Amino acid sequence: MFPLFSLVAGIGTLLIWYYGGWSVLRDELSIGVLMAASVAAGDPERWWALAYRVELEFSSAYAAIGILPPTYEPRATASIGEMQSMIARLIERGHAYAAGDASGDVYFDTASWAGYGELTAQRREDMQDAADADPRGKRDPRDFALWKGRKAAEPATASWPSPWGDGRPGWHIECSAMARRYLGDAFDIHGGGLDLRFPHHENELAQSRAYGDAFASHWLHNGLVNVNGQKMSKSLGNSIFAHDVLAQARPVVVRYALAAAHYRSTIDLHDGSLVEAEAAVDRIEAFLLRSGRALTAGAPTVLPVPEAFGTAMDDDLGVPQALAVLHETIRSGNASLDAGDLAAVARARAEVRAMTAVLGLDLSADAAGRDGSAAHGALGALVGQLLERRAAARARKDFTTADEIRDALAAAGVLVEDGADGTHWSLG
RNA sequence: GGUGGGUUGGCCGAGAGGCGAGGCAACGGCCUGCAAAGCCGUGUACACCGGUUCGAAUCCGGUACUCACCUCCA
Repeated sequence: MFPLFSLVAGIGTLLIWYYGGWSVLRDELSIGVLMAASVAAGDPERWWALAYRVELEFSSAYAAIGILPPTYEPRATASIGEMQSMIARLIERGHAYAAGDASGDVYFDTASWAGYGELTAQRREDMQDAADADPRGKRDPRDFALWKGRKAAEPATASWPSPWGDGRPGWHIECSAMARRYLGDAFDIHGGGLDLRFPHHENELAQSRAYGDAFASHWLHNGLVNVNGQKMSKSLGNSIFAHDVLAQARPVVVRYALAAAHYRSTIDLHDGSLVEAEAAVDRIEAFLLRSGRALTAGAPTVLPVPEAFGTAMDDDLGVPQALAVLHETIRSGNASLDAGDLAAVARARAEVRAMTAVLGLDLSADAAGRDGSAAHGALGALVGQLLERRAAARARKDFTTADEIRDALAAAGVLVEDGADGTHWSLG
C-alpha cells in the first residue's frame, strides 16, 4: 500500500524483499484457505481463485499509484518442498519438534533459540501468552507452528504430504523458505508493516537464523494507513479502500498524500488530505506549466536534485523534508519567473523535474499542451475563438462582454487566466 | 503484564538544546480593467508537572491521554 518500497527501489540498487502489501499475494495459501472457510457454504469460489482475485486487485492499485513492479513475486504454493526441507533441518538441529498429539503439527522450539526476541527487543520470559490461546501440541505457548496438520474441514487442494503427515506450512516458514530460495541466505532489506514485527518477522528471523542463514541485514518497517481515523483492515477491505480512494483523486495525488508523511508514521487518509494533496500537486504542475511556456525555445536542462533534497532522502528517506525542498525550489522558481530571470527558471525547472522523478510523481502537466487528442484539439479551437473575441472586447474596454465569455468558459470547466505573456486556458 | 510508537499553530506535517521546514486554510499588500495564478508579508505551535542548562518543543524524572503488537488467523 505504500510508495515506500518503490521509492527505495527507485533511488538505490538495494535488493528488496517485497513484503507488506505483497504478502497477500504470496501467502495465497493461508489467506485463501482462511477466507474460503469463512464464506457461506454455498459460495462456489475456490480458495486459490479468491486469493488470485485479491492479488489482481492489489496489483492494479499498486500500479495505479506508480509503485514499481516487483522483480518477482513468488507464491508460497510453489515452494512447499523448500519449506519442508527447512523444517526437517530445524528438527535435526534441535530447534523444532513434531507435536506430541496426533495433529501432525510441527512447532519451532523458541526455548532452544537464545536470540529469540532480538528483533523486537523483548525477553522471552516476559512474553505473555494470550489468555484464550489453544496450547494444542505445543511444549510452550510461545512456540509457533512450522507445519500444520490437515484438519477435516480444510480443502484437500490445500494439503500436501509431508514426513509429519498431510497438511500445510505455517505462515512464517513460507517467508523464510521463499527468502532463501529467491534471495539467498543473506539479503539486504526486509520490509513490512509495523504490525508484522511481532510475531511474524521475529519468528522468521528466529527460524532462518536457527537454520543457519544470515537473513536480512536491515529491517524497514512502515507505519500503517488509517482511513478517517480508522485502522485499515488487513483483509479484503484494503482493496476496496484503494479502489475508493483512487476513485476520489488522481493517482499522483493519492501517491503524494501517502508520501507526504514520513514512512514510519501512521498516515491518516481522510477526505481533507486528498484535497490538500491535490492543491500541492496542482502547485507543482502549475509551475511546470508556467516555466515550460516561458522556456519554449530552450532545450530542457538536466540537473541533479538539490543537495538538500538528497540529504533529506539519505536520512532515513526523509520524504517530507524532501518535499519541503521541492516546494522551496518552486517558490524560488516562480519568483524568478516573475522577475524574468529565465536562466534561474530553467535551473529551478530542471531541479523540480529531477525531484519529482525521484519521488515517482508522474506529473502529466510537465509540458504545455500535453493532451494531443482530437477532442482536446477541437476544444482548443473553440476556446481559441472565444478567447479571440474576448481579447477584442478587452481591447475596446468592453469588460462586460469579456467577463461574460470568461464566465461562460468557467461554467463549462475551462479556466481562463491572463498573464503577462498572454491569456492561457486550462481544464480545471 | 511485556514491547514499541504517538500528543507540534485553524488543519496536515517535519524537526530534535539557541535560528518559526514545508503544504493547506485565513488575513493584508504587489500585480491585474476585474479576476485567476504568482510573489511579498502576517503566526511568539510543540499534552501536563517538575528538573538540568546562560538557553528546552528538543535532554532528565514524573503524570495524563492515545495507538499498535503480544505467535488463533493472516
